[in-house]
This record gives sequence, structure tokens and C-alpha cells, in this order.
Amino acid sequence: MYMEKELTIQEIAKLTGLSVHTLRYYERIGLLDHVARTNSGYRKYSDADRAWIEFLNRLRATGMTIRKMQQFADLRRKGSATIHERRVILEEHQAEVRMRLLELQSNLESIEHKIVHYKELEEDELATK
Amino acid sequence: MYMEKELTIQEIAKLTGLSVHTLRYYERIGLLDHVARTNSGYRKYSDADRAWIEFLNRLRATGMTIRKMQQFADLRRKGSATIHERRVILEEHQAEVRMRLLELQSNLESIEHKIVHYKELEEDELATK
DNA sequence: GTATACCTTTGAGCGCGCTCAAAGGCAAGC
DNA sequence: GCTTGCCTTTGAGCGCGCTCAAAGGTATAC
Repeated sequence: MYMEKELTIQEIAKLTGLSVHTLRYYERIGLLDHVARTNSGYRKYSDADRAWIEFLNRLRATGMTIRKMQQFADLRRKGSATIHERRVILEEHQAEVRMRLLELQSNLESIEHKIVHYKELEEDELATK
Repeated sequence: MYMEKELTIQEIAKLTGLSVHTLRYYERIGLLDHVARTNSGYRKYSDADRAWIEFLNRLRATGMTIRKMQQFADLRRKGSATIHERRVILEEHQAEVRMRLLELQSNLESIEHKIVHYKELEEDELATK
């Protein structure tokens, strides 16, 4: 039988890149379901917890606000009846991220032009010395 | 002779997308050089001001912090002797933005996979009804 | 000349996403 | 059994990037 490894808060922090403070904070605000505890009250994280945290990390890394992630987590708690609603949220988010990517690329290009301009100025500087 | 149009704070706000509050704030913290005034003390923005603000906007849109922008603005005030230093800052920023772009694309792909997964779940749901 | 709609400055306040402090309990080593 | 270093909860604090409030001056219309 496959035994799931249970992780301490330190271990899950290391694996997910979140701080232990942030892990407790995310639980407090409902981003994570109430995490299982040992007899003495210490948190123990399951592989499912880990997968969910890593998904939250991707939402966060793409700029989703905590409020939106809370909405998503709430729907998830309600079960499979909310799958469509969750997909809609992700699709809206996807569209936003794609737009931001385009803008980012466009702004990056402008900055790259500026860099070229500075290079030319530096070369002129050298030429007249 | 080409006459430069001088713009009121409202006009420059509309053109650059910054609020009038933010324009005054940027000036206070040294992102903008002291802007010219009318006799009665009202700000009047030049085309050069406008170009600089639009450049700041691109730095901001690509995630440069205000502190970094202040450094850049300080170098700019010191004149052409700092061109090389400014280029270095922009190149470092460029590298960071490129990395963030890659991460963003990778995270977006994961989210897109999740969307596909949700679609499949929805179809299964329909099939069993 | 007065209403109203702008402008000025300075300093305070806010929303976000954490981050930390306080006070106390638990686990493992010696 | 005591030390060291972890864990718990609750509530306060912080840094960032604005955003607004207060108090007062100015410009234009009527």
C-alpha cells in the first residue's frame, strides 16, 4: 500500500517556497482547508495539501489577488457542483494574464530600444574623445 | 518656430494615465524634476516631461520599484556622465523582466492545463446524466 | 463681487500581502 | 528534569504605491 508522506510545516515551507508564517496565514484566511494536526496540535500536510499549495502558487505568480483565490478556494470546498464556475474564473484569469504578457513584451521592447540608444550615446562619447 | 504645448496637470494625467495625485506624488519623491509653474503657481508640463513620464510608466508596467526608478532619475539629473550607469540598470531590469516573462508563461501553461482538466470533468458530468 | 471649480502644499490614511511579536505548549537530547 | 528549539494562536505591524483630506489660493462665468 502506498503510504502518503506527511510533512511538517517546515518541510512544506521548503518545498513550496512559502514561509511558515504565510502557510499559517493562508490557512487562517481560508485559502487552505483546515490542515490535519498531530495529537499535540502540530500541523501535518498531505500530498493533496501540497498539490493545492503549488496550484495557489501558480495563481499568485500570475498575479491573481488573494481575494480571487479565496473565491476559488470557497468554490472548491463546495465540491464538484462548482467545477464550471471554477473553470470560468480560470479562463477569465487566463485572458488577463495573456493581456499582461503582451503589454509586458511591448514595454520590454521600448526599454530595449532605450538601451540601444544609450549604447549609441556611449559610443559617440568614446568617438569624440 | 515650433511651439511646445504646455499641459496642465489634468491634461497630462489624461494623456499618461497617471492620476493628478500620483503626478504630484512622483514630483515630491523626485521621480519628476521640479515641473515648471505658471505665475500663479500652477504646474505646466512640457513635452519632455511627458516623454519622461511615459518612460517611467513603462518601467513601472514592467515591475520596476519606485526606489529603483528614483535611482535612475537621480542619475539622469546628473547628466550624460551617468549614461553608462543608467544603461547597466536598464540591462539588469531587462534580464529580470525576461525571466519573469518565462515564469509567467510557464505558470500560465499550468493553469491552461487545469482549464482543460476542468473541461473534461464537465463533459464527464454531462455524459453520465 | 461671488459662485464654482480648479490649483497649491503637507501630512495622514489605506489596501494589499504578508510578517512578526507575545505568550504559552510540546519534543528530543543530555 | 531542564534546556533548546520547535510548535500553537491571536492580534499587531510593516513596506509598498498610491490616495485623500485639510486649508487655503486662483481663474472664469455670470
